[in-house]
Formats: sequence, C-alpha cells, structure tokens
Amino acid sequence: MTLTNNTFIGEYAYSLDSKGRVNIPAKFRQSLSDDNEGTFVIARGMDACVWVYPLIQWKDIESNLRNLSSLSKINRTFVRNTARYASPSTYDKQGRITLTPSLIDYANLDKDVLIVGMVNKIEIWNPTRLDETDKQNLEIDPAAYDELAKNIII
Amino acid sequence: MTLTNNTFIGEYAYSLDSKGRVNIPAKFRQSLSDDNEGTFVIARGMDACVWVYPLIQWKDIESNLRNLSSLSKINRTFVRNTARYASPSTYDKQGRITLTPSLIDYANLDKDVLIVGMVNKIEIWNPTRLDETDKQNLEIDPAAYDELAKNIII
DNA sequence: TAAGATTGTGGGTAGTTGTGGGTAATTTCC
DNA sequence: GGAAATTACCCACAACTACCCACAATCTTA
Repeated sequence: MTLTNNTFIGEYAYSLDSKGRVNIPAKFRQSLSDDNEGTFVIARGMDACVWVYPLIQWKDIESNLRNLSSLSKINRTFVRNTARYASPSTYDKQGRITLTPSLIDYANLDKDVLIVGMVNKIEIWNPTRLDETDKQNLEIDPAAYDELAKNIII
Repeated sequence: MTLTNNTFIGEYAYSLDSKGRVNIPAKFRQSLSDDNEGTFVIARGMDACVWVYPLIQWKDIESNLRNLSSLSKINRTFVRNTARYASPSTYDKQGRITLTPSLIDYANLDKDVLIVGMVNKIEIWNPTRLDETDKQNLEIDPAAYDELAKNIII
C-alpha cells in the first residue's frame, strides 16, 4: 500500500554491495510518481548520511537555490555545498541506485546500511553513525522539542 | 452500531500469530471511512505500545512533517524520530494487519495482545506492560488532572 | 431453537523483493 | 587508436510477503 506520492516513511536494513549499489525499498519505489522517471538525486546530508531526493523534489530545491543571490557570502557557500556533491542516479531493473565513492566516504558507509524514510526524502546511514547521532540528539533542548510537538498533534 | 467515522473506543483481547499479524476488531474496521482504503499506519507509541492510525489521520501528521525545513537540526531529529518507525499496513481479507518485527520488539508483544481504542487511534499492548503502566500512572500529579479539567468537559 | 452469517485464527502457495555475480557497452587514459 | 577501467544492463536464486482457503467459535435472525 502506498501513501502519498513521493513520500517515504519507515526504516530498512539493507546492504551496500561491492559495486556501490543499494536497494531502494520496494515501498519507496512504489510511492514514486512517474514524472521522476525512476531517478533520484543523491547528495550530502546535513548529518553524516546520504540524502536521496526524488528527481522532482530536487528540481524544487534547485529553483530555490536559484533564487539565492550570490552577493551574500553565506548564500554562495550554501549553494556551493549543496550543489557540489549532488548527482542524479537512476535505479536499475532490480531497484538499486549506485552511490558515488565520494558520498560513500562522506557518510562512512560499510556493507550494512540503514535506509530511513524522511517523508520528502530518504536517508542512507551507517547504523553506528546513526546511533551516535541519536545519542547526541538526546541533549537537544527539550523545550524546543515540546514547542514542535505542540503544533503537531500526534 | 458505529459512532463517528474513524473513531475507536473499547478494549479487545486478541492474539498475534506467528507471522506477526493481529486482527483489527470488526467494530474498528466498520468505523473506518472509505478514503482510508483499508489502510493503517503503525508506529511507535510514546508508551511501550504500538500506535495504529487510520491512513487519513496519518496523512495529516505527514503533511505537518513535510513543512519542517531540514536546515534546522531539531527539525531533522523530530522528522526522523517520527517517520522512522512508521509503516503503512493494509488489512487482509480476514481483517488483519501485519506488524513489523521492530515494532513487535519495541512494544514487547507476545501471543496475547490487548487492543485499546484511543478515539483517534488504536493502541496495541502487551497486557503485562499495560498493567505496569497503569500502576505508575496512579501516582500522577492531581494538579495535572486539574489542569486538564480546564480543557475538557467530562 | 435452529440455520445462517460473521468473526477470529491458523496455515499453504505463488508472486515479489533483496542480493550476488556475469557480460556487454561505454568511458578514460596513455 | 587501442588497452584498461568503469559503468550499465541482464540473469539467477533464496528469502520473504501478500493473497487465498479452511475451520471453529460466536453472534444474528427468522
């Protein structure tokens, strides 16, 4: 059963093979709308992971980046860091995309990877790194978290 | 007799089979509106139980998550923690949904489970865990109940 | 009260999904 | 231009999942 188009939830333990390929969970592929043409854009995550966007979602981001004036230094840096490591990747007949060596290195990926649905995108993690990040996030200001939760009825 | 659509009350003792399937009480299914397409979204409860949302209820949550920018770390954490353990599940011809091993483990579910209507969602409990939780909650601050009383007429 | 329908529970089977590896096409580099 | 390396495409198999059928217990209705 697929929810909304281009929406991803859930967690999957998959493996990265010797050719740098990872499976995109079947449920995620089913949720992809046709106009993505089976293509994702992979990029550096803001945490130590790989971000995987459906093509049309990425196009949206691109147009936002386009609107940032390069007069501002922070804009230049942000645009550069975002665009620099991004690259499109179409999945093969078995539903796998190929990651770039640069991204595998950045996210510290080994054979075992964790794929996490983040609603509008997908994250690929080294399970150990995610554990560490989780622990660090425990120190996050609980008040700020409560503020968020206040606006979202769960 | 069905009360309001997508509203669940009452308690049922059912069983989880070897394939991780639980029956959704017939009364709950009857209360589901058609636009749910026979689908629930299961997720980690805030207590040690599984939360089961009707699809359209979850979509609401999802659209809120979609609007949180991943530039903010606290947003990323919040989205991840919410989406990560959630997964859609359509009930079969017999009215059962399949739980994920991860959620069965989280809620400590055994063969005997307790299904509790929580008005806008459903909870699935290990009966023993629920007893324990009940006992702890006896010690709830009466002042907190007074606070609650301001917002709800019972 | 008896017959029929509905509901909860168990299990078998066919199709799908994840994973590994092989071969041909393409690109890169000397 | 040709060899080496890389990439894209294809096939195969094991594990898993979704779907189907069966049956007993309960509830409904005539």
